[in-house]
Amino acid sequence: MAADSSPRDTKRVTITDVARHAGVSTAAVSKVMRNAYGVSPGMQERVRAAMAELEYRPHAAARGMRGRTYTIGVLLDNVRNAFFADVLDGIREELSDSEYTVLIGAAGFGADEQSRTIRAMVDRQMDGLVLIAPGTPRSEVLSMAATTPTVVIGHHDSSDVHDSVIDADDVGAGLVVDHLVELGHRDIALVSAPGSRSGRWQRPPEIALADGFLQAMDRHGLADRARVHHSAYSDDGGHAAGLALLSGAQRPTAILAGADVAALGIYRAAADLGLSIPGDISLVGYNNTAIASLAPVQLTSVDQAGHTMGLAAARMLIERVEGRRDRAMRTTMTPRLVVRRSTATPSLP
Amino acid sequence: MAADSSPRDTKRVTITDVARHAGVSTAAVSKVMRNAYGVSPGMQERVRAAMAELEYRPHAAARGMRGRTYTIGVLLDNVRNAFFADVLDGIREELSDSEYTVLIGAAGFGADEQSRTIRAMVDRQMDGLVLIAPGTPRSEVLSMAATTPTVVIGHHDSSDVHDSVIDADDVGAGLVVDHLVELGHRDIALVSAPGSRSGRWQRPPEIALADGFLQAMDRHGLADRARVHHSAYSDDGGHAAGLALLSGAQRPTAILAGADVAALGIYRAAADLGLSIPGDISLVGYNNTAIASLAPVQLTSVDQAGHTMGLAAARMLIERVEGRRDRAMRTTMTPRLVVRRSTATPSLP
DNA sequence: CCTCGAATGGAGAACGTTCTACACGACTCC
DNA sequence: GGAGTCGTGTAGAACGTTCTCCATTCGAGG
Repeated sequence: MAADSSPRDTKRVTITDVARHAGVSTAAVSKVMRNAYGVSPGMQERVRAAMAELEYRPHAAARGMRGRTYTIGVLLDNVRNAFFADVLDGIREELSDSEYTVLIGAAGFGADEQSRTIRAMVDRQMDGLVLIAPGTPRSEVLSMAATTPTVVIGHHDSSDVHDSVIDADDVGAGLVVDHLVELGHRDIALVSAPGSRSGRWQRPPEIALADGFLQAMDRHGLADRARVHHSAYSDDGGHAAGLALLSGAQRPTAILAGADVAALGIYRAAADLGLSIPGDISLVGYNNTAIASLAPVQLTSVDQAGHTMGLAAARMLIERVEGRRDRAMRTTMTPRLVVRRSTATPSLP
Repeated sequence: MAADSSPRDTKRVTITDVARHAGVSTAAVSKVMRNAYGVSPGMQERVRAAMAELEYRPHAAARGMRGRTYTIGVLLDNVRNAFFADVLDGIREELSDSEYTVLIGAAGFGADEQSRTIRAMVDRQMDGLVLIAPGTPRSEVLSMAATTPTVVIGHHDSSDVHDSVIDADDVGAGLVVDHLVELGHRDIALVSAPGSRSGRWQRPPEIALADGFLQAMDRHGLADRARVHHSAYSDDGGHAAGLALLSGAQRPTAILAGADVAALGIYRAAADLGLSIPGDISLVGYNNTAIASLAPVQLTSVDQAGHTMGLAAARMLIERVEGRRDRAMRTTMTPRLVVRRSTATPSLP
């Protein structure tokens, strides 16, 4: 009955069609597309006209078999962290008027799932990868990076096989501690991601942050009052951490959360316990995402310049993809403290 | 000097390697992979063993030239809308133990950019597409859907070429109006997206919402007191709308915002004008995103079950991709009102 | 004129899959 | 014992590009 049972059978315009229409060879068309050497202006024009007329679009899968696919893959664990959105915007901006398309793999927090996603990207012959704080074993990232140009964002471990973009998280932690101490706080807690040095990453961002926090506390002679609580960087994770810290015996007067999302969870926990912010507790986030500046929240936070990190990552990646650089490099961003209304002088006991 | 100048030259394991290693033909290996008909158990085993031993991973680009790529593309305008994250989670969950990989294209709000991203996905031979409230012209979506199985989320326009998943936005608006009227409100305003019926979509979600709102007001005999204000679904958009509505002459006592993000902007505007919520103004959001339940906010909102929408969309899409269904269908979700602390009896004048 | 080199265009072999068509043997059925 | 059928495996042609050679033309230099 249905003549067109499968929707797939509408034919695509191929390079052969363009070639025939322009009266040239497919090789010539290919050259024009890649603006390779050895094409006369006349041929350029004819071929371009034919492409336009037929609405030709190159078949990316076929390209993938030989050359580039003009696809950049970005791996992130979840889409809810607004910091990643900033990074993503930076990447997109840098690539917006290039031929590259950005595709995102949101792999979840599991290392296996992330590995699977990275492999999926490599198998799809993506030209380059941006991995945002990957949870996969380091060895796996290194072996993938040996094959596909890769930029790792977040992890402080450097390598000669992939490029890196990192934030000076230790400095960031220092800024926060200085600010809080200046306000008069002594009992300061850090809520950071579990941060097992798993998969043989030596310095994931949460470890760098924790180290910086402890050093700064030490610098102020408060090493023995520093506390670190581990929890996932999510709303629920922050909530649980908040409940644990704020209902415990030695209640801190200020908390630094390693991510704004987690800070909001702590905010919620404080409310649950009838504690006001910043009246009873000072709260600081990390990443300075859009939520931090939101009206009812007004969270003091550390700005990591996610947008700029994205720009840098994309630029570095394309250099590698196009073979303009063959040595690994790293870019380090300097964090900045943005003081809002969630921090204040501690209430007297 | 550097012997391995290009990182690309490490050879991949191909189907041919597997075939040779197992002492069979490539065709046989291919059959085993796709568990096609006509393979003896013995062959199965030998081939699988060889694949495992060589750590074979199929080359997706090559697959794309003939059969499936086992890739599902999801288009969304921006990654910051938490509702999309819910949908995405649903899609991922449904596909988590299938062979399909989900790749996301975050295209921004521009129609052109979205079109480009959709085309990029089709060109990469993705097996199926999920488009979340696309801003591209309807005709373009239809022509792409003729070629690649597609599920459109959000737009109420139905079509016999793509499947749809929608929320009964009119019902949702009704729930809100009923709730507010019951509390004693009469002057209720809706803030919804510009909702030009652009690109020939007849019923994008914002239009459905506005229609439902007006009908519900009419049902309560309040048609002449209903007001609709248009603004972008963003924090700033909501802020502007809030200022306009709340500082104007006929101030409404309650506002329904078409998205939680916009509701937060209105929250901010109210604060700027010294109005308290819910003391002076009742405020309702839409989508019931995580921010709505946030401690300092406690926004009454309409839950759209994004997660379930994602599940449904993925399931429908795979049915189509695998050819188990050849007729378009649509799934409609029922919204649910979640009452929190941003709505109350109106203050007496 | 002849030779050489540069500039331009084309032939055709990859690339790694899928899938149609067919070969072959072993059964079953009259 | 011949004809059909079934089950299992393979050969080999696509698929749409890229890219390495090679052929041709044209001009300049001798």
